[in-house]
Amino acid sequence: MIDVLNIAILKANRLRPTTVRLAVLSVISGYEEGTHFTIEKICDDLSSSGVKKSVGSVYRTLKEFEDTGIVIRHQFDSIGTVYESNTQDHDHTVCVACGKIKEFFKTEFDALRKEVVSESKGRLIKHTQTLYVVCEDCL
Amino acid sequence: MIDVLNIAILKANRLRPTTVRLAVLSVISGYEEGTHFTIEKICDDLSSSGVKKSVGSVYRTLKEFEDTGIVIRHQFDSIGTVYESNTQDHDHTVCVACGKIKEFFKTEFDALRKEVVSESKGRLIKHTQTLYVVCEDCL
DNA sequence: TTAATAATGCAAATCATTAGCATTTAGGTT
DNA sequence: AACCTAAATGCTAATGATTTGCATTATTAA
Repeated sequence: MIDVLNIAILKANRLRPTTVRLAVLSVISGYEEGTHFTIEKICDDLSSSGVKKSVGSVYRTLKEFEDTGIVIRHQFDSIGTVYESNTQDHDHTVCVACGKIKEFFKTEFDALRKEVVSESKGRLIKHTQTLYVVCEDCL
Repeated sequence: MIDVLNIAILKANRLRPTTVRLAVLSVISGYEEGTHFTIEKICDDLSSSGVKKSVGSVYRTLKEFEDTGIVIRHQFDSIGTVYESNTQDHDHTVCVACGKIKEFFKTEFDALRKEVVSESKGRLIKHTQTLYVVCEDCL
C-alpha cells in the first residue's frame, strides 16, 4: 500500500525498511484504531495475504517495534501477550467473561500516580493499569 | 513451627493439610510482610531447609493457594511471575533499575476505578496497577 | 559493484509451566 | 488398628511461547 509512509516510520526509528518490517507494519496499520493483536494474528494475516515470513522474524520485529515505541506490549491475566499501536497514554478494561479489551483514559489517574511517585522520591517511567470486569454485554 | 495455625488455614479453604501444602505455607509465612516471592524461591527455601518436594507439586500448590485467595499472583514486565501473601488491596511500584517491588495504597484510585466501571455499566472483579519507576536509591 | 553490516529463515534450544500416570497418603469407616 | 476411596504426590514427558545460533541473503554506504 502506502509503503512510503511505512518506510518513513521505520527510518525515523533507525530501522532499515526491510520486507519483514514493511509487511508487519502494513498488516498492523490495517487494523482499526485501538485493536489489540497477537503475534499469532500477525502471522496469520501475513500468510493469508500471501506473504511468507518466519515466526522468529515476526517476534524479532515486534520486539524492535516495542523498543522503538511503534507498538506497546501488554500482558493480561489469562489472555497473555497482546500488542497495540502506540497512541496516547491509556489504561484498559478486560472482560473476564468474553475477553474483550477496551481502553479508557482519565486524567485524574495521572495526577494521583505522580503523587505516589513523588512521595517515594522516584521517577515515573511508565505504568500499567488494568481493570478486570464483567462487561455490560456479559452481565 | 506452629503447624496448627497453617492446618487451620488450609482447612478453612477446604484443602487437606498435606505435607507439601504445609511445607509451602510454612516457608511463605516465614517471609516478612509484603515480600514478593517466586516459585523458584519457594523451591530453594524448601530444599535448603531439608524438605524435598517436587517442583510440579509446588506449582500445583501455589495455584490452589491462588484460587483460594491465600496468595495473589502478579506478572511484572521483565520480572515475571511473583506471588505475595494476600492482605489488603494495593498496587505496586517496580524499579526498572534494581527490580525492587514496593506496595502502595491510595483510596482515591478506588473511587476513580469505580467511576470508570460504572460509566461502562460493567462490574469490577479485580484490578492491577503497576508504576514502573526509577526508585530513590537508583536515581 | 562491491565490501561491510544488518536482517532473515530455519531449526534447535530454552524457559516456565502443565499434564499423564503409577504410587502414596489422608481421612473417614468398619 | 486395618481398610477403603478419593485426593495428593513425584516423576517424567509434553506443551507453548519465545529465543538463539548460524548459514544465507538483503541493504546500505563508499
